Amino acid sequence: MPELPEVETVRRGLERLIVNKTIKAEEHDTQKGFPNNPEEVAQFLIGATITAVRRRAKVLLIDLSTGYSLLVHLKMTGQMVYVDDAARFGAGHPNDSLIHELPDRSTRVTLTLKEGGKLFFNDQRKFGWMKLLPTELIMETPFMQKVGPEPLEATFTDEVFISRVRRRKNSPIKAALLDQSVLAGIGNIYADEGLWGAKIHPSTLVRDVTDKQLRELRTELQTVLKLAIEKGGSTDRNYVNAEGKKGSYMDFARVFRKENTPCPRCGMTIMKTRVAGRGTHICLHCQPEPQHA
DNA sequence: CACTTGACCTGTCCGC
DNA sequence: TGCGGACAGGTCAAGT
Repeated sequence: MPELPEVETVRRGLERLIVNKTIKAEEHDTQKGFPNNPEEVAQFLIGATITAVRRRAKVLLIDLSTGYSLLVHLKMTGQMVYVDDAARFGAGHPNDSLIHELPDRSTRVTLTLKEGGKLFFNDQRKFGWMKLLPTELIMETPFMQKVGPEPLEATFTDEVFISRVRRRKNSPIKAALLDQSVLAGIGNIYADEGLWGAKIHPSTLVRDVTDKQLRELRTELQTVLKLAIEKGGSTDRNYVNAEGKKGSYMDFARVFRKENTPCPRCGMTIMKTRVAGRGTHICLHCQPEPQHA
């Protein structure tokens, strides 16, 4: 669920809440993957000041004064939540919050800050990970080597999008959008939303999608990603921002999780099906089924 | 090389 | 009520 808008929302929250603060202590459970090297944690994490919080694709990059960075991937159910020492979840905004008390049983890593407050990495399904890495080596990791362009940067032009998507000519267009080496940050929610916006059936093979449709799709993806960031992301089940609060994009979603409701464009009932191994939401009137797929 | 499928996990929901 | 199975969906390894 955390896709580009959710990770970007967390990034913005963390930037506001933890930059210039110093990590005093670290605790973790026995989850594989962290700490990757306890000696590095002692030397380069404990006592480090957080200098910046960046994002590339769906990965958070928390830069430290020691020349190391903490990389975090939330995968499906990961959360990065900052709590100050006086926080009481749900107080005043009971509908905003999914979290009542931290740590809870999904907490994997807890960072205590010298200035007060704690940062929790929670992950119910344990697919997510946290890694400590020298900052200068981030871009040499296999994922960073292969990941595609950021869809909201000015360099992400129609030409760039079309040429990269065309590498997957025999794939359904939805599979191509989910491929992080084609472009960064799209997941199941925004793939469905963008394809509905561009009126393309998700099963259509890339070779059967016209350049004109791909130009519309690029525009739709950018529009929906920007709107989702503005709404603080989508909370389907687990996602919360850096303050433990839900995002509201699901209130604006046109097809995702809207099966059996009317299409906001034509009124036909939205269907749920399966494409590229994923639950997929479509309006068959707006997104006619391709002939050969 | 292009493409698809299964594995990794846990919690929830649905049918019997 | 209990229980098995499907499902949720990001990424990588292994398979065709």
